[in-house]
This record gives sequence, C-alpha cells and structure tokens, in this order.
Amino acid sequence: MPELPDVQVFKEYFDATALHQKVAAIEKCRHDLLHGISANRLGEALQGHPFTTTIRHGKWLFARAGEDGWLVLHFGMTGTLRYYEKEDKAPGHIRMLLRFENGYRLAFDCTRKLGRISFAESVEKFIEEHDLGPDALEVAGDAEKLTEMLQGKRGSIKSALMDQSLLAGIGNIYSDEILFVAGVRPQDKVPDLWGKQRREIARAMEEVLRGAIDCRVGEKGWPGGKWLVPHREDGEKCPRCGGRIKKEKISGRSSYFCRDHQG
DNA sequence: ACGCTTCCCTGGAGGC
DNA sequence: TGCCTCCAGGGAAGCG
Repeated sequence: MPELPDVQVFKEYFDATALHQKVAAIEKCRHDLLHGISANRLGEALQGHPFTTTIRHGKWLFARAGEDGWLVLHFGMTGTLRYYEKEDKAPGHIRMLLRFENGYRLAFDCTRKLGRISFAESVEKFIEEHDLGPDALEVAGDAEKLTEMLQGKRGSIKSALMDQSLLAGIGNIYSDEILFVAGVRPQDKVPDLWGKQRREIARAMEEVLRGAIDCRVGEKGWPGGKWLVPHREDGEKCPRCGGRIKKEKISGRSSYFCRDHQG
C-alpha cells in the first residue's frame, strides 16, 4: 500500500543507494508494467548515465537519468525497491532490474503487478498529462488551500482526499488515518463539512503524513500508540477514545472509522 | 461532468 | 488436506 509517506521513504532509500550510480545495463523489465516506452528504449535511455536527482510527487517517484529524462516509478500496492550486491539478497518478484557499474543492482519488486514503470522527458509534463493535483504535503496544514480544492465537490470527503487529480499522494490507508485523527467521518459529504472540520482535516493531514515519514512506517511498521492502522478490524477498540471501530465500504474501498469520536 | 463500480493482479486467509 | 472464494487496493475504464 505505498502511499505518499511510503514513497517518500523509497525516495530516501533511492537517494542513499542508487543515486549517482552509473547504469551499466537493464537486466530485466516486465513489459506489462511498462507504459509508453519499450524495454529496449528504456534500456537505451538509462544505460551509461548516472542517476543525478530524484523527485517525488504524490505516489510517483522520478529519477533523473542523464540529460535525456526521468525514470518514473509507481509502486501500486505491493511495489518496493531493493539495492543489493549479493544474489541471495534479491527479492522474489522482480519486475525491473538495473545493474550499476559498481556491481550493485537495484530491483523494482512488485508482487501484484499493479506498479508502473515509465519514462518522462519532463516531470511537470508528466504531472500534467496524468492529471495529478498538487502534492498532498503542499496542502497539509493549509486549511484555505484545502477548502479551495474541495470547492464544488459533492461526494464523500474520503473519496475527495483519495482523488489524485485534487491532491496527489493519499490512498485508502492514509485517508482513513487522517479522518480518524481529524475526528471526521469518511462518508461525510464535502458540502456538509464545517470550517472547523476542514481545519482539523488540514491539520491532521500534516500530522499523519509527516508523522508517518518521520517514523518510516513503510520500513518499520506502525508504532504503538494512537494510530488507526493497527486496529483496522470491524469491532476493534478505538485507541483514542475506547469506542468501537466500524468497517464500511465507501466508494468501493474498505473504510475503517471510530463510531464514537468521529462525527 | 462527476462520482461510483468494475477490472486487473497475486497471495494469504478462511470455509467446507 | 485440498480446493474454492474472497479480500486487499493502486489506477484506469466504463457506466449512469
């Protein structure tokens, strides 16, 4: 379930490993995960260039390869990165594999094949073409900005937070978590929210996203305490108020919220 | 035009 | 034990 905080951790992992390494070869690349470019062309574009910088926007990771453009990765639900030297460290579902001149490899591992591999000449153009809104961290903490982007929305606040064209980076897990912290029901309709609730959501967005990045949730799991995630089960006890956690489908996704302190 | 549903994909869990 | 179905949830396509 890599969402914004998890992809941020992948970016930091990439920066600490593959960045500045020169690509010797692309050793493997599943064509069914590739979009808009062939494996051969991608290989040509990457080979001989070092990665010079990375950018994360929402759930997308961009790695600049030479002067030609950017390797673009989306982690779907089960995607992850692994940088290794010894073959016994290789993960089990490699969909793309780069070999560097230093002998190390970077594997893009993705069990359920819902990830994406692509190549872009410009990050800005890619964001525009894929109709991505501003990164959720830019909106976090800013109630005015949030209010502005919710303008005209009639559906539930949960689907609005998950709408990548409104703001990029929040998925099912984090939308629930943000609304849990904000004390707002996920199924509440956007036009029915009070100003105070929108302010709480903006504030919770910052707390949850930054908190998850800071404790590197993607690598280390969820720490104990007041997170909803470890309690995502119907009938569980709410870690904040002791109330009951309820499961409900909202626009096709399983949602969990506290019956008592939310709403 | 918008929002909801369905589909893709794989592996783990649970039922019988 | 083995088989079947369901569920997880990214994005995109389809539908009303």
